[in-house]
Amino acid sequence: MSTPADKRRHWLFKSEPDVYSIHDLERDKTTCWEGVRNYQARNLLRDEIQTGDLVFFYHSNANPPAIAGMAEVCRSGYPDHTAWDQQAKYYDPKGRPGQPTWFMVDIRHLETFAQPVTLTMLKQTPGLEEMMVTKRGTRLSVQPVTAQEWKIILGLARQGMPSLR
DNA sequence: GCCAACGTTGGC
DNA sequence: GCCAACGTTGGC
Repeated sequence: MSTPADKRRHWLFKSEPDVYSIHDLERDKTTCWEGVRNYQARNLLRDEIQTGDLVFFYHSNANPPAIAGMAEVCRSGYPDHTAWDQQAKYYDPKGRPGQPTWFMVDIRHLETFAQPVTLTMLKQTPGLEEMMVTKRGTRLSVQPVTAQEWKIILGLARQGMPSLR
């Protein structure tokens, strides 16, 4: 059951484009957001993020770091099986099958921004001062975004592209 | 439970 | 590649 449009929440997911980029998601259409191994982010994936929620796809460790596009959550939190797979990159030796520690969601590609919204732009734009991603030393890879912040950033992404509303 | 050492993240 | 900030680990 999907969340009604006016109840949708907004998030920002970080990914290193060398590992998995918005272009990979565009090609794949959907993906499992695997490999999150931080408890605060895990709690969001497990408890808060719902089908229909919207996600900014942020390229970290990139040149330049930027919000590169957007996606929609198409499956809410479920156990991240890669934690139990010894061959997997994100294998967690402390994990016990049947008692999941780590969770993931699935996301579906919505849009690759023709003009990525760089971290520099985010830092310069009034109204985004409280965003975690603009603050130094914030490493959380899954972050909440307010509806107001979402709107401002979408505006930035579409500057110079009035045909896209 | 403290906290130093260590590994990771991520901008620059 | 550097390094500051952060989260986790593990000795005590």
